[in-house]
Amino acid sequence: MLRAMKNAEVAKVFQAIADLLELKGENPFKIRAYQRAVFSLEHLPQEVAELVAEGRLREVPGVGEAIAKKITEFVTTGRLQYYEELKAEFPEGMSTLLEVPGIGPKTAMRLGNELDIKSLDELEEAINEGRVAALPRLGEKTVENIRRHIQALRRKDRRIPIGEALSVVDEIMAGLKGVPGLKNLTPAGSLRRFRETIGDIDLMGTADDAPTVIQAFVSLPQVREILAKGTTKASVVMAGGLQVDFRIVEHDSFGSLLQHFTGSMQHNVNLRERAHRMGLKLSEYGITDLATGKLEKFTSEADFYRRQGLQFMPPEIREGQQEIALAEAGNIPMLVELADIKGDLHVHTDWSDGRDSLEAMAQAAKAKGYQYLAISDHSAGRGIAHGLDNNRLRQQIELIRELNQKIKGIHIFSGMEVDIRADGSLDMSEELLGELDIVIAAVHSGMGQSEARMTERLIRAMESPHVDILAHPTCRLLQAREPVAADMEAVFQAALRTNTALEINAMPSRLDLKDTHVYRARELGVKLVISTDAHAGEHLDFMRFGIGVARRGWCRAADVLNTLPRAALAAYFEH
DNA sequence: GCCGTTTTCGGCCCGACTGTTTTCAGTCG
Repeated sequence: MLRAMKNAEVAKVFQAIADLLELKGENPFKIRAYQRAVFSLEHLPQEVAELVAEGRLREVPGVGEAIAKKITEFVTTGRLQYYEELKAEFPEGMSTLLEVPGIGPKTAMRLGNELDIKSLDELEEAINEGRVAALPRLGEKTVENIRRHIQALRRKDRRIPIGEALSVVDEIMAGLKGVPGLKNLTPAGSLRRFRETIGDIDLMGTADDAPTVIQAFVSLPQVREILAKGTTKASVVMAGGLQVDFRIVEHDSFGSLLQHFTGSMQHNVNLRERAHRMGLKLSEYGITDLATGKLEKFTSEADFYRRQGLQFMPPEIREGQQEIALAEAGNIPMLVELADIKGDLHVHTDWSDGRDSLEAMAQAAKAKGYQYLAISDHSAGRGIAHGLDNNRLRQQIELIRELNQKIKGIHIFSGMEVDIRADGSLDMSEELLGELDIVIAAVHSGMGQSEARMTERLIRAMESPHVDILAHPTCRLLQAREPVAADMEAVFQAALRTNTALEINAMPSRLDLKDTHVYRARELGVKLVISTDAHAGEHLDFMRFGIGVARRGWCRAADVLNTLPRAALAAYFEH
């Protein structure tokens, strides 16, 4: 039996096909069709192999008869004849030239055909020998840009976690404060849509005198390099290596600019195709009636959508999947918000590896206006600093009882983040777990287990009568540690069967479950919690990241247990 | 190659910036 093909693997092959078709100079709409399919594959909440098995491929937007057939062939046989043949038409590695910003299909083909270049190393060599600049229509400046971009690629300036991006944005926005005439300064793009990693920052605003504002932007002290600068937009590279795109329009086009610049690209394409059928043309400036040529401007995004007969769609769900059809029918759900959260269910104290005292954490939670807080220090399991053994856990339960008498305005639940051992058993006696209000189970070691073993391990832990929540289910660390191998569909089914909630861990380095998992789990009816895993009082602020992930998974407040008031939550966890 | 308020063919989002051009192709988002 063939190893189950991962969505990312399938997406990669179809992206490669799109690249090769570009080199070939194929019909641009055919290329876009492949790119659209790639986009869908990357956003699929379920494994594509399952859809193939269930014969449901055609339900995926952008997947028609031909691509469905190719996906099926690739997933079931591990090979794709069409791709092999296409690949054979070009020298190996030539499509890697497309990775260099500024090199598109036309330039890549010329470099390949006229100079026999098929790798970045060969390209750099040819540049140094002056062979590239000697080609017609490739002057000194173009060549210098290409050289710089090759070096940037080598430095691996890549996507950064959203937590880091937000702090960069705050700094830039502070720098632009007080620029005369600049209004509505807003981050847009993937940052506003709350994607877990950010490739570049999109920032926008409105002004009467755009060129002056653009000049102020490129003059910021953190700007390392100006990639492009016009009268209404500019692109720069910041000191940290992050690219920032900046765009200005007039005040009364704010709504349409925000919509345009928030994307996603696929959402905008879908929206514009639809508008076209209605005799309208959309742009960042507003909506043009194709019959009269008259431009209508919008200061609010909601009005911009309303003019098209569409309900407002929160940025987090604008990924070009089903949202426009649902907005048309008025069926966009009210998504969970930060204000819905009534408490945090996963925090650590100085009893284990946290920094602050139990009382300090309780006060920090109270200051956030929470009704409750669950203390969940580590168990004494292997490799965890200062984990609690039976005795210390008993002492902590007692202390929490006392604190609940002393501190008014917030209730503290006794809990524990108990370690799931390699075989799925729990690192704490059943008896003591039974005394806790809330039991969280999590894997902290043996993450290299096979998919079958890891899946069994997680399921066994959830089958324990005491476990209420499975924390950071895939154990990934963004850009640092791959998720464990586990059959997530089986994990979701087990969570449903055992009535175990799954955690959306809001630590910016984790975000685990991730958006597509949340989408699928919620669709199946699995209950979720959003927790910060705080190891210090200020970490309670991470909640906003978990909210972002939950919204990307289309969660309403009712899907998230810690939106329940205290009594209802306590009742829920009692059985 | 996909898709349907233009529905099984004939369309397919839209605009900004750069470089090397003297009117625009290529690239990007």
